[in-house]
Amino acid sequence: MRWTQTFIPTMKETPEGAEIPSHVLMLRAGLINQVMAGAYTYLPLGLRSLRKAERIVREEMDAAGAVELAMPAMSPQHLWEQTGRVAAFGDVLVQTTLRRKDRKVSVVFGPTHEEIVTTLALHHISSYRQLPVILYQITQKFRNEERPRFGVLRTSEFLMKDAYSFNASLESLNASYEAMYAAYCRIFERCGLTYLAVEAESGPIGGDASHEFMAPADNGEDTVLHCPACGYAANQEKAEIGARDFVPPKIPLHELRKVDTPGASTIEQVSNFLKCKPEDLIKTLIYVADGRPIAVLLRGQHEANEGKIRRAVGAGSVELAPPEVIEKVTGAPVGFAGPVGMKEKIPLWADRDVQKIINGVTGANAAEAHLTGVNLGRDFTPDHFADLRNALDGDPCPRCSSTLRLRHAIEIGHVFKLGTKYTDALGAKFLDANEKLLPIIMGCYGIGVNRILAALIETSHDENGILWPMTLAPYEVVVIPVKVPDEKLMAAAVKLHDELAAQGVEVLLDDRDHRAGVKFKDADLIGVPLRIVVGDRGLKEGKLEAKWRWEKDSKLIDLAAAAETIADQIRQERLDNARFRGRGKC
RNA sequence: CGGGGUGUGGCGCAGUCUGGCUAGCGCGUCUGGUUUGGGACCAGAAAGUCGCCGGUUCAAAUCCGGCCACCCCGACCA
Repeated sequence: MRWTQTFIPTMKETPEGAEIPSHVLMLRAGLINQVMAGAYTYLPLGLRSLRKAERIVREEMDAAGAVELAMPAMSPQHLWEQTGRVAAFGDVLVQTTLRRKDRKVSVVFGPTHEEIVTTLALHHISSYRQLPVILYQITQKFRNEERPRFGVLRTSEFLMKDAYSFNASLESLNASYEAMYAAYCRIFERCGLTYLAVEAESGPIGGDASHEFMAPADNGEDTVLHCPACGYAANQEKAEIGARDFVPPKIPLHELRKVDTPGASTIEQVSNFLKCKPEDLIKTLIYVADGRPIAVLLRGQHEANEGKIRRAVGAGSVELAPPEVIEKVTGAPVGFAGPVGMKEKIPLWADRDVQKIINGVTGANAAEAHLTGVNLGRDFTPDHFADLRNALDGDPCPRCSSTLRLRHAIEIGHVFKLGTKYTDALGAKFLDANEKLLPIIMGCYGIGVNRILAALIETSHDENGILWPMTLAPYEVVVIPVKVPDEKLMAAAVKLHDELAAQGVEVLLDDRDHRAGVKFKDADLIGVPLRIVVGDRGLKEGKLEAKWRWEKDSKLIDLAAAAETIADQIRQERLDNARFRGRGKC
């Protein structure tokens, strides 16, 4: 392809509003163009990379035994009502009404396709002999994100690979899950991404029923905890905290005192007012668990983890209590709850770290007042201790004796054992070998294809532009004739281009009549892995100059065998991204 | 949905507080010339309803009111 024939609108300056590297570079390199908040046109270069990611996903899905189909973006709203997901998605669901003569049809633009694929199973799967089967598609999904942001990372329309397994037994589900998990590892590997498979909230099945594939990146919206020593990794919702050994220091216990704290109700206000540290405060949160109030005690600097609370309490639902419940239970306005002298006797659940607080500070269950010198055992005794808070950087690993590291990450994939949620709701059953009618067991497996590109750029760029791995690069080689008006030089460049193309190499010929510097800058910006410079200096000696985007120095190659040499190197790099992976280490 | 910010040729910005000549600058684009290995130089040119609507005024990019769009932080995220 000649540069002058295609459409690559690069920009020297960063458009207003783009902040994170992937967004800035995708715009500057002419990969995408914004249409509105959360909607982008993929320009020729961006589309080429997107298609490459898509192709890798497709190849690995096929290799893992999944079969491709294509479901429509539009589906009838009643399907989504049957599964309760019109309410569950709320405003995120894109809905519209179609007029068809005198009728009106309510339709949903699919944010995902469980309802549709399960209905398909309902129609066509009735016997265990048809199972297992894994169906997948790679299609546009629609979600009305309340706040689209970070360029292509969070948009209202995006390309997603969604796969669904239909299984007759849990063992079969586990096998499908393992197959998808392994395929995901190969996909992200081939895309040149560094990733973690982290444990995530597992829903109805429990156990190891859900993993998120995360690309660690400073600008990621998700938070994961990772133990470099043993490899334990989980998202912050799920991450357990290991044993916290604690020897109580031998310091004298203060007397319990009630002090006025006018206007101070938050942790920050109270610790400022009383000149103590947040970790000395016993944060007391009133939750309603399955309709009953409970108190959750945490150290001041910690955040409650509602999932952990729900599991510890064994409740179906847990939410922060409304003000009137808090006032009724504590006898005080919101902000002054404490475990000592609460008006009503409700279960006290304490996070394990509360045991470390000596001479603590807590709400007095009275307006504008706190207690100081509060001590566990003497002044209050929790009914239960449990792990109730979000894990933090430096917390003990739950699997080994090391400590957890907190990292931000971009979620690029998710595998999930769904169970029978949708087959129950829609009545998709099969007859097993014993002639018993059972709901089909499902798994679902998603990959955000656009996010593969964003995550790659986010973690693979330098001050000049993108560093693509060969497997995702929009073009594999860029040939730059240094002087376009020089006919001999140009002829050599065209010949190389044609020979490379004939060998199946994706080659871009920068035939623009610009100064060399301009073309070098653009080549770096769009990140083509291999750059071949055709210049008069080298040409005199029958040489071309080859430079890998991520390496510092260029090498001379013989003009005579150039196409062969380059094609061989490209083919090798396509296989394993080995040079790319070694970037920066030479 | 709460808080903050921005809107001026294709892109990045100045001008707005303190109303007043023909609305500037850099990049890009076009023409001619000189150049040609890391975003060249000279000369010239095209390109703007100053986000939209209304108001105040002799006069509005500038002041007032309303609306819209975009961005950032937070909340939310099957």
